[in-house]
Amino acid sequence: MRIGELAARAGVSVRSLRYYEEQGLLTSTRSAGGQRHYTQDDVERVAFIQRLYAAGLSSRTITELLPCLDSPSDENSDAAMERMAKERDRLSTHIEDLLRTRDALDVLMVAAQAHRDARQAARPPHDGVPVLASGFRGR
Amino acid sequence: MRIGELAARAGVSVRSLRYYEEQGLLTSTRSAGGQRHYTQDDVERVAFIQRLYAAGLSSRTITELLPCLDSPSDENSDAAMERMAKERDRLSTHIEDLLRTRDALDVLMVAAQAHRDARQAARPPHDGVPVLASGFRGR
DNA sequence: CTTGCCTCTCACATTGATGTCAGGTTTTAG
DNA sequence: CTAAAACCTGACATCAATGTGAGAGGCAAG
Repeated sequence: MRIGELAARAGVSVRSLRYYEEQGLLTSTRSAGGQRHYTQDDVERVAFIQRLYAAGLSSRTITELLPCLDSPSDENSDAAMERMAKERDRLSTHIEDLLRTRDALDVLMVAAQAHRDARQAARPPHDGVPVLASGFRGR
Repeated sequence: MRIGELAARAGVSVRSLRYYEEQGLLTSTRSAGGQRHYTQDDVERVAFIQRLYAAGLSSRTITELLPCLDSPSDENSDAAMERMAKERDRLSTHIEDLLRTRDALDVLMVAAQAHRDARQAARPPHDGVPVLASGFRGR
């Protein structure tokens, strides 16, 4: 398939695909006229790349990881293992952080909802105590 | 305290603090000479801002949220509630996504480890089947 | 008062992924 | 064969948060 179709299937812009290739994340065979051709597997690969991007891995990091996945017998697999472990840890930490943030957001929403209810009970407006200073304990 | 101290306490650059103020996320009183002064609470506030940033909220979004937290009696609290709920959902989705990505990474690591073990068992090198195509089923 | 450190504003640079535009070529449908 | 649609390369634009540097001024200790 050509680049437009891959883009459509993977839900990515054509521009991005060319960028991935430029970064060494994706390869293509070229037609006689120079147009890129891809296989079905590339759809999956692009999806995976997107996933890693979403996980906060940089293009640079992904570049170091993917070659190992293509041919796991490379000598660099040791380094890649290490890097994968490191990224996994980073990801776990990040997830923890997001969970805590979501909790904090929940606290704020409960507080806001409480205020809403209070207001609905015909209290005078602008009686508010700031939510942040009292409700949130950092880190 | 002055800006340098706040920066140090919150673990943020001075530049960022000025940027937060520019974006309306943070306010300061000014000394006669024009220097910014902050209170203890601002340390906490900055930590919270950082947390929201880490959760992927844009400066724009945070700007819309924080005023509601400062004085929860504002009329905009309805809109803010809605936005908070929306961001909470987005955050949840994102967390789900990261968890799945971490799982995928685990799969890859297991595969890589298996290959490592196989190699250690004195197999010839470069026998590798690509991990990605076989092991990963997208989305 | 002077020295040194901190702060001020303004402005331009950077980074990463992507958008967009221009000018030209390939492929495909009619 | 021709026109439309898709593609090519290359370059410049964008966005958000932050870095960085210049030139000037505030503030506290000696």
